Amino acid sequence: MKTPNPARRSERSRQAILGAAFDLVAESGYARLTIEAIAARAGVGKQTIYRWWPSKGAVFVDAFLSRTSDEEGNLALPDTGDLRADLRLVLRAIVDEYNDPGLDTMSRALIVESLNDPAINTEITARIMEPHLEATRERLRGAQRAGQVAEDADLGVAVELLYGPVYHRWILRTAPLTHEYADTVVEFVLGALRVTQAPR
Amino acid sequence: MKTPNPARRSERSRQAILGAAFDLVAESGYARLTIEAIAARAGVGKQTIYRWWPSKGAVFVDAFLSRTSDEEGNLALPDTGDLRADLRLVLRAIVDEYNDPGLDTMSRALIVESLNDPAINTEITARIMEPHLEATRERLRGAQRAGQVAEDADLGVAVELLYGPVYHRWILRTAPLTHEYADTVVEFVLGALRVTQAPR
Amino acid sequence: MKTPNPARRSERSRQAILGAAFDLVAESGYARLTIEAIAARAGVGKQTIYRWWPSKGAVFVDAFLSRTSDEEGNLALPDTGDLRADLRLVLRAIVDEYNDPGLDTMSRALIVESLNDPAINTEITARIMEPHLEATRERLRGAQRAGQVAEDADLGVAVELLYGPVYHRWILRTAPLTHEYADTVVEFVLGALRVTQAPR
Amino acid sequence: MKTPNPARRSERSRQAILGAAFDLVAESGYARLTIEAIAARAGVGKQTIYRWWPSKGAVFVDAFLSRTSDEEGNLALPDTGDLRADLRLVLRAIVDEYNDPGLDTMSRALIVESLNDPAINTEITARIMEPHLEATRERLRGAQRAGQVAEDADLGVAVELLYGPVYHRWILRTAPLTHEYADTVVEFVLGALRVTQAPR
DNA sequence: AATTAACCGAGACGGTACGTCACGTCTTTTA
DNA sequence: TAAAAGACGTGACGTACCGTCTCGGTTAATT
Repeated sequence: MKTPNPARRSERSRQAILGAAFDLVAESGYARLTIEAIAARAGVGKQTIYRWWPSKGAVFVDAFLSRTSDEEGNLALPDTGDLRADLRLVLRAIVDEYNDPGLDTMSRALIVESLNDPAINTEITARIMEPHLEATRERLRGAQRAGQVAEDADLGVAVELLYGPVYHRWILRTAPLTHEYADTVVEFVLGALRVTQAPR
Repeated sequence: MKTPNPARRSERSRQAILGAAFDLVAESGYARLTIEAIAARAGVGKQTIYRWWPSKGAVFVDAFLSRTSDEEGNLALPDTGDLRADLRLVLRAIVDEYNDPGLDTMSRALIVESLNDPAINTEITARIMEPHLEATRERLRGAQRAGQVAEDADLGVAVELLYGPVYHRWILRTAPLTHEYADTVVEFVLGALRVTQAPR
Repeated sequence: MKTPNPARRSERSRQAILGAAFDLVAESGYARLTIEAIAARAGVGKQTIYRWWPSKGAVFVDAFLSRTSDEEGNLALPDTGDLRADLRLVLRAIVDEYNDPGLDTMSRALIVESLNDPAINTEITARIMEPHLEATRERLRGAQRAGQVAEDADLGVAVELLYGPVYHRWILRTAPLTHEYADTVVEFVLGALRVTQAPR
Repeated sequence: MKTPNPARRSERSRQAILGAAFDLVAESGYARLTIEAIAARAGVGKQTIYRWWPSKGAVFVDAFLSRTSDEEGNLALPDTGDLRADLRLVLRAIVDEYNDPGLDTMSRALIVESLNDPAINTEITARIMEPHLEATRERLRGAQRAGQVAEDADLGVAVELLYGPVYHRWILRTAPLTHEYADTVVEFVLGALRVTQAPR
């Protein structure tokens, strides 16, 4: 097993592969994605894919990231000073994303790969979820500094309190994801953050 | 397309198939589960599987349920009158389940199938998740009647506030799932439930 | 590795595979023959070929035999009493076969496979060459009984003396294979066998 | 299409390639010989092979010749005056060569390439077989001049009568190649040539 | 009790995709 | 500017499973 030399890598092929993978998932869903189809669509040999990616899932994660990373330059949450308004805004936006059929399909595919492959799980968490969570934590930190949030509140858990319910409902489809729902979650979270002490 | 007659179904084969499916997932993971392997292990013709189940995922869901349904007769949460203690108990139990390698593997497999196949999603939600959520909702309703929880609190969302964060952390593996973490979430939820008013 | 059950074998597929293999060699030569092409042309899954034949060469040998075995019912050489005439006839016929482009291609392919694969060599020798050599030996035995051939002549070597030169020239293409050449070889062989009759 | 300049050719690479090709065939047989393996073993770029040889077979023929040409400076047959003895000597030597596993493998590989590729067939015939046949023809010519062989005997065919049977038996493996067999063939040939000397 | 329909095990079949190998071409870097 | 190194598009390999389709051979339930 040789390790290929990245300096000699064909950028043209890389782009074509990522583009083909992304488009194929958009058209037929992730379950029907095959390496052969990616190679055919990209006009590329299968070996070129196997040379640079360890699995189909890894290709797709890369494809997803290269398509979405452009816009996500600024992950920072708005800080209008009104925490309630800012959180509503971001949670409603997330609800909208999950309600977009295209993004919904992609995101579910990402979760599936993440569940099947620890390496991909690590990458997705690090490159997609963590930055997002950190941006939200940062916003809460600001509110904490402004005295709007209890000083001893664990903000790492707080962001999960915010996103977890939406995530849970999205994956399990237990009920529709609406703006109203987002607002309700925000109210609960705001209530939780005003708690100043935890026994024991 | 014939519809087979359930009366003539071989119970022996049904058991063998479910057992084989369960064991194979336990041994090699859900991703490596194949119909052929189930049939071979169960000493059964492939057609017998295709006759009674629409997909590999459906077999596995059945297998999972038939193995776990024994114990789950009593889903009701304890009601000691101490809501904090009761919620901690149940959330710590869930954390323990997710930390059990066997159950972890099975549960992730269930989620994967659920994400890939709407029919299975419906079944899993209805047969596994909903009963559990409802039991928790029932416990909160009791607390609400006892005046420990704000009267206007949306308990459907409240249970998601409780389980969502754990679920989020479990799937994404953003951080370890500990009893301490469970307790922290419970504190937040208790704080949220004491909020008596929601603006707008 | 399971051994398949010949009773369940599809005769239709077998025929289609042999036909496709034969036609493909006739069209493009043996070097360009592939299992994939045979499967595609025969409308058959590749596995069906791998299930019943150990190699591409084995398929081709079978194909060749099933196409030629019809005519070869009577391998016996003519016995007009005139050994010279009979041997000329058979050696000229062989020269004609080697000069037929189709048969030439097929026969060279057979030799190549025979050289590469001992199992195929055994089969070709036993099923194609030996019967032919034996028929010729039988004719010489008759002549020996009739006193036209020296009593102590080793007829097994004699038939090689007859066919070997033609074979040598055919494979190495050292010179053209003509009827005249065949006749010359026959004369030498008759001389070697101490046959005293005058030529022409 | 550039024609490379032979003056700039690397002698070191040429030697390494021929050596690698020869050794690889000796180790694993001709069927498993690949250009990639030759290049790797020789520490040479694949292009260097493609630049100077038209095919894998051509490399091997060159490799074979460069390994064997050293010894074959003198192809001339012995001429002791005793034709029987001289022919026995040369035919027994050939039988010995075919019975040597290494030479057997190489020679079969040569025949395979010769059958597959007319260009190689021409080269092998001209550079290996023809010189040998001509040397034998020359010996027979001497015998003819000495009155030991019929004046009108076609010596071109006569040498095929000598080598053809051995060749036939070697390729088809119809029976073992022994010295006794060689002697028997010689006797037949001497008979065919009307040589009158008594055997032994 | 004999008949008959179904389910059953077994596994061959036409397919699709896998991941690998080697081909012959092409490009970059080194000497 | 040939040579080494090796990435590339291509195509075939042999394997794993898919879901469908016969085959006998048990079972039931019906005659």
